[in-house]
Amino acid sequence: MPELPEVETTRRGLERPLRGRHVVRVIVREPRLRWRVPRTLARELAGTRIEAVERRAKYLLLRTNVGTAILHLGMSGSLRVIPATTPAAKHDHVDLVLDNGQCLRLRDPRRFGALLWTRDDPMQHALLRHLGPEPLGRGFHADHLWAATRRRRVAMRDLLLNSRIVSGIGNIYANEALFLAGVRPTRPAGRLTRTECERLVKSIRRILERAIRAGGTTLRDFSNADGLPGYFQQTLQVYGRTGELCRRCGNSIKTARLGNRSAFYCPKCQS
DNA sequence: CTTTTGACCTGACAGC
DNA sequence: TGCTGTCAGGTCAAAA
Repeated sequence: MPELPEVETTRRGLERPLRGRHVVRVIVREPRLRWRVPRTLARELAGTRIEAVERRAKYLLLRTNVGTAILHLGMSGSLRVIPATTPAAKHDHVDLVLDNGQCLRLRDPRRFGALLWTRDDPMQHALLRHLGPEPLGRGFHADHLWAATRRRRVAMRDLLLNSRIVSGIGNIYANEALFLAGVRPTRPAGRLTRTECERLVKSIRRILERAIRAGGTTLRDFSNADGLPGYFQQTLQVYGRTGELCRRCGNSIKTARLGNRSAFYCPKCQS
């Protein structure tokens, strides 16, 4: 589910209820996520004070006075702050109980998410160390994309999903940004022109900013920290619209199978 | 090195 | 009402 805009929406919703709060207790009902929740996490996190809620790519970082909890929502994860007395439903795997009677609850039916703990600089953690620039940050620009695409045969859609080149973009926004830039998802990366790289950088920024403003995209089960859906799905131009009409030219939206995942495009608007 | 494939999971949905 | 097959927002590790 969650790509950068959904994770950022979650982060913004968590900041107020979490910052400055103490974690009094940690309940791990199901430790088997993408990686096993460390046995030490409950003990180390209990008693800490949450100083900041940050995001890097699709990771959420809960910075405490002692260390940092690294969270990933995988495909189906969501986080909510609710009264600690709320009965846990199926797939509610972890609670961080706070000092005000509330708790941060992690739900993740598919268990592709992660909850890890480090006392060191989280940016040096093995999962974060090799991440490419933030697409909304200064490190992401046309020069970077140009250099990263040279001599590469991968389809442009797949290059945008490569978190070492640019982080935080998933299948929805890769497809949407490529539509906006007029580039087919199947186009070999090395065949992009300099101008197209410039257009694509702008398109990626625009799409992500719009999606954040809309509170993210809810296709089936994304909800923000207040349990509410996003509404960017109403704005989608190509993703999931196979057979429907292009909002720009009226042509029929097509699907391409790239690897195991669908790519969507308008054959007239994108080349 | 680059690129592809399989793996990890549950749930929703279509079709029989 | 089953049952089976397909698909889903991620991404790592291993194979080619």
